[in-house]
Amino acid sequence: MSHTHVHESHDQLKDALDTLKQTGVRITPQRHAILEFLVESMTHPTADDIYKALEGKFPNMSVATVYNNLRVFREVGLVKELTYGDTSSRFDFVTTEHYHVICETCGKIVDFHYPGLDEVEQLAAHVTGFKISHHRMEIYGTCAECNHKDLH
Amino acid sequence: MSHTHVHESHDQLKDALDTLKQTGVRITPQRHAILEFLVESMTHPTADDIYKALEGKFPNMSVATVYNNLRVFREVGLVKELTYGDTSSRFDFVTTEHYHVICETCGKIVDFHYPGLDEVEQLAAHVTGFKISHHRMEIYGTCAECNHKDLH
DNA sequence: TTATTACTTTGTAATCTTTATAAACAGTGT
DNA sequence: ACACTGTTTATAAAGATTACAAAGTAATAA
Repeated sequence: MSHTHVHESHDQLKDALDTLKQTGVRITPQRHAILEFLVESMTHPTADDIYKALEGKFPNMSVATVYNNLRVFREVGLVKELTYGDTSSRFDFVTTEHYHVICETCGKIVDFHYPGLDEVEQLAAHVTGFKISHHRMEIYGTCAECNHKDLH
Repeated sequence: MSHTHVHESHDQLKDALDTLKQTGVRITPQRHAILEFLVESMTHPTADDIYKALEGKFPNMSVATVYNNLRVFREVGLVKELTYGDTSSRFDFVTTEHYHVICETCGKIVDFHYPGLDEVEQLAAHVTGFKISHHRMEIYGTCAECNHKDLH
């Protein structure tokens, strides 16, 4: 494992903080902690997940702070909001482009890299007359673990 | 325009009612009206849209009835629930497979036919070990009208 | 036909997520 | 120290959806 790989999440956090500085967004302890949690989290947490995860470190933090700062992060492009069928939004620290594969049984979300579907966007533009900016795609199924359990 | 095309939505409704009969779901006046509205609606209405659209015909219908029956329709596969970023779900009568192109300015949703992305599903299955069942994709941009307005 | 049963609708309350608001707080520059 | 601006907190409010109990309606069996 390379040196850069070991320090990957550290660097990602550092880059994110730099972005905030350059954008003129203050780096408060709460913002630092939320960002850190997002970078290190391999899951795709909801606002409430983040709130609960940080209540040890910030017993007085308000849920509104979590929502406010997730909005700030989204606006400067550090974070993507994922809206699936379930009740609450999930938040994904933006690294490289990727899609998500979602287990319909246990809800697990796995990152999935695939070349951008430029052709789809081009055809959509041609057929609909839209100026296309981006697309989203999720792939649904059942993960290996849940498949095993089904067979028991 | 062909004879079949003229009667398309009529046939779709008939087929949907047949599906309900075969599944043993009672066809109540409310269910009939909700289905009819979904089939004929070119938009992708929210539960509240449906509720409002039918309150002339059913002044006493409860909003719970709309939700209940949309769930029933979803369970028998007649309707798809679309969860975008906005607050409420939209409901789409299931016909042929298609994707949606969404205007980020005015919210308009346009159907978009494209061959299924089987290759993506196959690669996802291979890489993640999931058993894939389906995928969803939305394409975002601005529609021709909104582009014009921007230039005024 | 009547009685029984199961399903459906209605009306309302409750829940849950997210946003709005106002007051307290903190950092920065003069 | 003072004023200014942005941030957090606490709480209320909004909006979508679900839960629940009572009343209504259709299907079935006796």
